[in-house]
Amino acid sequence: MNPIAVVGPTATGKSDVGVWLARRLGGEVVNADAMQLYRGMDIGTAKLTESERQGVPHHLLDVLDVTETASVAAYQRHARRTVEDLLAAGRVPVIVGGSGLYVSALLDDLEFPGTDPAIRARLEGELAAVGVTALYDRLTELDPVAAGAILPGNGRRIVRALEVIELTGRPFSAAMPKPGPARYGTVLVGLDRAAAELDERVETRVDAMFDRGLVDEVQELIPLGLRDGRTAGRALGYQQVLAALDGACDLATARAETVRATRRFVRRQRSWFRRDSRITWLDAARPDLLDAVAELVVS
RNA sequence: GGCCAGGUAGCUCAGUUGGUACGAGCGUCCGCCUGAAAAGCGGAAGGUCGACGGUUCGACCCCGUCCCUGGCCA
Repeated sequence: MNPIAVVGPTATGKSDVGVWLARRLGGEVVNADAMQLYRGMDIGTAKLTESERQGVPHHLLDVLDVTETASVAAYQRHARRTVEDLLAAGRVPVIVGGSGLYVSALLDDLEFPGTDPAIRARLEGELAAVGVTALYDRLTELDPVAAGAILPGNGRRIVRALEVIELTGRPFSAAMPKPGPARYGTVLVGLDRAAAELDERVETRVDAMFDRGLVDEVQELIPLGLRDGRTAGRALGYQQVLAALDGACDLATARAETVRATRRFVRRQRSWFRRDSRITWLDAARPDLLDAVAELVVS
C-alpha cells in the first residue's frame, strides 16, 4: 500500500489522525515536523506522548540534540530511507507533519547541493560586515536568474545562493519542484479548520503548553545548549520563553507572543500547502473525519 | 465639583510654525520559499485626525462649547 501524508497547519489534529491511520492500515508514523526532530522538546512542539501513540512506532522523532542545526537535506536522506524500509517491510508509512519544505524534500525531486561550513561562515561574516545590498549586487552579477527569484532583503537566501555558486561553480538554480505525482505514490491529505476556530485552538494549545510546564522544559534544555543551537532555540514557544527568562518580558507576554507567532505561522503554512494541488483537503472539524480520511486512502 | 493629561489606522502611539496624513509597531489580508523552514523575506488594504460651532483663502493642527477616557484634588 502506498504511503499517506497528513499535512496542514499546526493544531488541526494531524498527529491523532496519523496514529489512527497507522493503526488501521498497519502502518508506522514518519514525522515531517522540523522541530519535533529535537530530543527534549516535547511540550512546546506538542509531541505525542508515549501513551497517545498507542503503540504505533514513530520515526524521526528525537533524533537531534538541541545544539544541532536542523537540515532539510539530512532530513531528506533519513526520511526517504525510513519510508523505503517500511515499504520493504510491508508497513504503511504515514507521514505526518506541518513543515512544508520537509514534506516536499521527502516527496518531491528536490536536490540539495552541498554546504560548506567555512564558505558559509565567511559569507555570513561578509553579510554582517558589508550588508545585504552588497551581497545582493554580487549575486545579481553572478546569477541574474537567481537574483530575480530572491528578494533583495533576504540575506539568508542570498548567502545560500552564493554558497552554492561557489561550491558548484554553476549558477544557483532555484527551480521549484516540477509538478508531478508524489514519490512512492503517496496520497496527500490536508487537514485544516475554519480560521477563527483554529485561532482559538492555537490559544488553547499554547495555554496548555504553559500549564504543562513549558517553562520548566526550556529551563532543562538550557544547560543542554538550547541557547547555543541555531534552530532549536528559535522554535515557537521556546524562543519566547527564552526571551522572558532573559528578562526581556514577563511570562504572560511570552505566552501572548507565542499565540501570536503561532497564528502567523499557521498563515504561512496555509500559503505553502495551498499551492500543492495534489493535496485533498478535509475540514478536521467534521464529525465523520476519520471515515472521510479512510475513503481517500482506500480509493 | 475643580485641576491636569489625553482623545489621529482594528490596537498602542508618533506627527504637522495652519496648506492634499511621510506615519511607526502590532494585528489583518495576499504572496515568495532548495543544506536554519516553528526559520527567512516581500507586498497590500485600513484614517470624515472625539463632536459641534468659530477664526482663516484654507484647520487634524488656533479659539469656544460639549462629549468621552485616565490621573490628581475636593
